[in-house]
Amino acid sequence: MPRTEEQFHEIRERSKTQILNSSLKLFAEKGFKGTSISDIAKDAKISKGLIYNYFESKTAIVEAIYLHLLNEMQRMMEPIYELKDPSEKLQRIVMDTVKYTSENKDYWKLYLNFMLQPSPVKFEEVLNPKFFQKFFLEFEEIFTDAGVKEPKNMAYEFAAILDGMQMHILFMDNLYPLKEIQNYILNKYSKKELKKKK
Amino acid sequence: MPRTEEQFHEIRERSKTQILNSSLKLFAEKGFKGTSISDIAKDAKISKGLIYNYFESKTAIVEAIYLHLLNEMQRMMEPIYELKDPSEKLQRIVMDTVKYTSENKDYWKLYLNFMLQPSPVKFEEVLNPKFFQKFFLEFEEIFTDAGVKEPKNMAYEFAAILDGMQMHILFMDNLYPLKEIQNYILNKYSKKELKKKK
Amino acid sequence: MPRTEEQFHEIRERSKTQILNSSLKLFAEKGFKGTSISDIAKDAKISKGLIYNYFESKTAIVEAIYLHLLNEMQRMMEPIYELKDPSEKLQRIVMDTVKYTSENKDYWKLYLNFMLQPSPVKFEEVLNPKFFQKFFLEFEEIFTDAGVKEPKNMAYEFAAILDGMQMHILFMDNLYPLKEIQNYILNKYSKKELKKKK
Amino acid sequence: MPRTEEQFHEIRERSKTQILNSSLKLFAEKGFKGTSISDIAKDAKISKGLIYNYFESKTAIVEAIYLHLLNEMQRMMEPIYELKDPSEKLQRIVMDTVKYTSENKDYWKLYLNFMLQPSPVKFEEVLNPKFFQKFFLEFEEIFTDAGVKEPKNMAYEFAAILDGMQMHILFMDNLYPLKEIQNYILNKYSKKELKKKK
DNA sequence: CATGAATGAGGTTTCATTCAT
DNA sequence: GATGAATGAAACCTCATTCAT
Repeated sequence: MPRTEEQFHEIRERSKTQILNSSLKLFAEKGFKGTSISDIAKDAKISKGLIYNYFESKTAIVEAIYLHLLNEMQRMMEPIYELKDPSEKLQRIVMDTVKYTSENKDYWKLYLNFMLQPSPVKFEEVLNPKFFQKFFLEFEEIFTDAGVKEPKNMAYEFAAILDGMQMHILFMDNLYPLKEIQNYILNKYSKKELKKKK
Repeated sequence: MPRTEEQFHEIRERSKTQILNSSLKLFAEKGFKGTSISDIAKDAKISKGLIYNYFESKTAIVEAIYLHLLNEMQRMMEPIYELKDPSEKLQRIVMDTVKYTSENKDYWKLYLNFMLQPSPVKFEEVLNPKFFQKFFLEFEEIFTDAGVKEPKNMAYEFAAILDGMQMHILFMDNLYPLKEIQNYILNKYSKKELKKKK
Repeated sequence: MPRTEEQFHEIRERSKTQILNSSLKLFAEKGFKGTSISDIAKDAKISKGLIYNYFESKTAIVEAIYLHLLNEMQRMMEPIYELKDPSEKLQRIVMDTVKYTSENKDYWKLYLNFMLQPSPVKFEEVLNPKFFQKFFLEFEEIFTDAGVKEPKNMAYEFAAILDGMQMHILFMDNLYPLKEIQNYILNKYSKKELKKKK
Repeated sequence: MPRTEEQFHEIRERSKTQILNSSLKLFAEKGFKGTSISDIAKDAKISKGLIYNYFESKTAIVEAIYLHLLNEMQRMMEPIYELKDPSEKLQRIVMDTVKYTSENKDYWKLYLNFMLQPSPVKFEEVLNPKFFQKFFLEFEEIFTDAGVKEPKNMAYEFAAILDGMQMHILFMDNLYPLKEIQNYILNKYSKKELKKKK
């Protein structure tokens, strides 16, 4: 008697997740090219062949991870758009970034990898200079809303701080004084401090 | 007519430099694993075999580049130590970083690569969390010298801004408003502004 | 309600036939090696696993088809032996060959495949030079019966025409002027024409 | 001191030929899919890797062989166009076909393979029904020139005899009474015999 | 010093076959 | 009887490295 549709679905999901988890970890650690299908299979405790039951190719795996990552970024940003107060928005972005980065280091390492090398082609549509600019423009709007004197410059500074912190969190691991720095930055973008920049 | 010692030496240096230049460019573009010896030979317009006359292995090439990079960083930092005024020091670091990054994008992309992946092993002695911490401590000293209230936090913020800017310069290429942002940051660490933080 | 023996038998036969049909089609189209068990399962709208319920291996499938093919050839030839008149025999062979070929192109393509490559070993006992020779000898006998001057040569010519036509029917598909050529050839082996060769 | 351009060229040609020879033999014997790169390397007494120094892929090898084959066919047909007398033309075609087939069995086996399966795609432009029709039309013209009664039918018969003989030569190897049959067929298309068909 | 042909280990991918359900 | 997930051997292909010249 064959398994039910449902049982098969569950098995498939479990294996797929297992493959994605191992891949994410290894890609983040050793890069896309530095990770072999064998490595993934070993880590996921399955056979090499099975991977191709779930993904068309090694590239397809990294694409799946990448899409997931973009979705997550989207989901992270959404609640922020609903906030009204500029200061709150900025602080929330800082908090989310710190939280997200420290909780998903592998994802972000992979993200950096994606930006550094156009290996699995396809991504350029998103990970390109224009994509960044859009972010900067959104930040600039927030600072404009806040009525500060140099919204554009502050936006770029803000973005630099965010990305710089991310890097430090990724590379320094537990040595990074996360809470302390976060609080310092949060204060920097508090209503009180923003007012001084008007 | 046999060539003189000197001529040999010159040829050697020229070829070696050519190999290093091509390697740097390609590693930065496609990563270490993504670049083949063939690629390098083609770009350097020499034969594959010749590369092994100058370098023991592909790894040896990347190590040479890496050491060169570290030296450059050292050389960049040296004149800074001779400066006395904290503000001048910080401003000089900012200027040098911007200058250096925008003029040597390939180096810095490769540097990021090194940090992201421990491919050609050996580097861990330098590119590790402790290495970063040392930088942060040096920055902290400068801010302490400047007599600001929260030297540690400001040091981390400073480092974040530097690294964040670097990333943006690397990834946004000509779209990045280099001068504008640099000036803004320079002003942020001017004597006048620093005084406000005391 | 348990199925009756008969029902089981029927199911078995139906599935088996389905597998054989799909296999024949695909083997003819893409060759034995070029057809995967997956392909067959998909075409037969059953699961890969089920195929192994009916056949021990991929090779066993092709063997089954092959045996079926030989039987058909046999069955096709039998009524011919009962004919007495040489001309009638030859004409009947021509007609049957044309009919059979155009109605079972897949079988004949596969047959050619078998001859071209000894992939699934076993067949050599039949599809070998000697096997052909036997055919030629039988043809020669017919021509001898007909009393023609060069029975052996005519037998070889006859065989060549048959096999050549087969190839053309297979490869030219509907572009081949089947009826026209058949009539021409039939006339060539009519009593009247054969008499001229005496 | 490196080898001269010329030396390299010679080495390359030798290896390439070696690979093509082995490939042709094996493809003819076991089919394209049935022959592995390992098989070819072993037969050519070189390493697997080297094959890719000369051909981009397994498919590229078969394409090279195929193009060579088409060229040869072309070259074989050319001198025939210069003959004026229809009988001479037909006889020459018969002789060339027999000669060419028996001397290059592997090529023709492969050719049949190509027609049977569209494996390495690309070829359809040539090996298709229309391609055959063109041949038939050319034959028809010759028979029309000869002034026979049914030029089209005779053209198709002629083509069938040619292809049928080819098959028999290929499959019966030395058992085939080559000379005998050839002479019989040659006589069939002699001026004297053709005259009878007017 | 310089060349590129040649090797072979290892990477990606395919697929016949097995097996738990 | 039936399913498709899972395996692993073997296929195609890449590439760092060696070597004869």
